[in-house]
Amino acid sequence: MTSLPSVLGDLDPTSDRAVFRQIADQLREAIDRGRFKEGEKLPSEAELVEHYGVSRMTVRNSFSVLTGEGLVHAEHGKGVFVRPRPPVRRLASDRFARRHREQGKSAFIVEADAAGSHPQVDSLEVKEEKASQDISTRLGSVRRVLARRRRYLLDGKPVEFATSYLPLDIARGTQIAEPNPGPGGIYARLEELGHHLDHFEEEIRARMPSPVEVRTLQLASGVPVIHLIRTAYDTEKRAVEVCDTVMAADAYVLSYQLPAN
Amino acid sequence: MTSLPSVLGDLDPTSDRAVFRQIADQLREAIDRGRFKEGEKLPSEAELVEHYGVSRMTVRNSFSVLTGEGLVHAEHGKGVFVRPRPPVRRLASDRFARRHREQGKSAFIVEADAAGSHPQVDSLEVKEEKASQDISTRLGSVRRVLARRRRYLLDGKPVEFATSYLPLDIARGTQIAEPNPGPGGIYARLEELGHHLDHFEEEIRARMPSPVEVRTLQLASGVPVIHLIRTAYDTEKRAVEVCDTVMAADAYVLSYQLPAN
DNA sequence: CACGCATACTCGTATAGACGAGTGGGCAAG
DNA sequence: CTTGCCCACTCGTCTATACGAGTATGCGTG
Repeated sequence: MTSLPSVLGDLDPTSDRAVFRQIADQLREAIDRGRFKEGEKLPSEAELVEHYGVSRMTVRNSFSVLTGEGLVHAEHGKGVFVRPRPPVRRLASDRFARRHREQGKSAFIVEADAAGSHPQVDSLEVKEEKASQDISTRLGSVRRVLARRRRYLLDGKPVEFATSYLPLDIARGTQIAEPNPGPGGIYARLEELGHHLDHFEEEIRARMPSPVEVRTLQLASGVPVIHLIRTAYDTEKRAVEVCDTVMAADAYVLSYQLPAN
Repeated sequence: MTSLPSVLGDLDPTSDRAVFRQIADQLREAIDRGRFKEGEKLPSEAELVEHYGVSRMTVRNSFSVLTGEGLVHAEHGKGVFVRPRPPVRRLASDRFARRHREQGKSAFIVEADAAGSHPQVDSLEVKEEKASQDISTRLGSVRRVLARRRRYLLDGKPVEFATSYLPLDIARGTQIAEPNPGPGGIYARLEELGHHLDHFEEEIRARMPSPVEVRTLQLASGVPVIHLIRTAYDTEKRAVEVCDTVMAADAYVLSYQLPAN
């Protein structure tokens, strides 16, 4: 019944490459060649134990290599599967341009609808709090800030967690301090309040998620996060908002246009 | 002699959280609190086995969790250490602006010198080859391209691996096809050849590295890569170069300026 | 003093076994 | 036929043991 040999080959006992690495290599190659497709189940631990004649821990060790690479994921009671790639969301550099801010819906909703996905925003929290050292520096030495936290989901799967920070003297008592900031989002409100936006600055990092981020974004292991910190400046060169965003890296492509001069 | 208890605490046998996770949690917290500092050695496996009264595999399992998070790394024969963060290289969005292209040295060299690091560029390969599907699409359906591959190192540590692709009708027979493209790099050459640059488009992804990338960039496990694909357009709207760059994510912060309108 | 080796300590790899817990299919009872 | 349970199969966790290989230290020999 086992057609594994046709896909997987044998171990090389003369190789100094560790057995679990050889197994991982063979599985990886089989996946790369499409012998196992996205979402498909790999041979079970028991089958591989039998096929290679090694102990179960050695097979599990191979799986843990592939899991760390983000290639596969295990499901308790079911098996180990080739990790499917989620639909990717493209973030264009003009996504905050004034011309996109006309209609009522947020960019996230509009975009998702267009892509045929079901968008959702939750875990709203809006409150005043002490600014962290970093946020304080970016906003120009403010002590306390208004923090707006929200999580974005596509088809029920969380993809992004964002917090906006605004100086109290700008945001307090305005619609920005309300759970729903109204059409066009807080940038529209800022402009109505006389803070004409001049430009944004975005800082991008990538790293492995903290345990909290793994939980919040329901990340499979082997999936990094993109950490984006955007600062909005008004025409007076004042930083009027800092937005701290953590995204599931496998769900995003960021895109920027740069002038050549 | 062990002062571990003062740092690490005990296990909670009533908890349904797996033992190796509890141990990982305690170590992570100790690191976060600075009880173990950057580059410092954690207790050895044997010490933790003794302290917690568990088997060695359980301790190793904890370490593998932290390793996957990029928090620690093991050195054979020495111990497990808190992973030091390398000096970060900031890439500003105007790094390819014409005004930075005047002097002879490349941006990478200038920048590194300024930061007091020792820069180095190696594994140069310049050759004509068949364009991949993706590159062909980006360059506007070309069949073959000139590929320029190089690796960038800071203080001996590789941080970035980049390949530039150019259409043959532009690059063949010019200095661009030489190992050393001359002062100002290939963008200066392109402009001299009459391809006046208009703008760049950059696409950014983050993911776990492939085994090849792990080797090329000497990546510790738990370090993702930033994958940046830049396309250069001339004033005729023609794509004249595609640069595919893979960076060690822990060594980079990308920074972009976006207009608000 | 300098060199080399023995040794103890480190992590790396691998085996064998045990029990637990989630999943799904088949079978038996109603 | 439907319901519910049992069982087989899956991965998760943990123990105990063994040997290998890289590193550092110190001691003894030359």
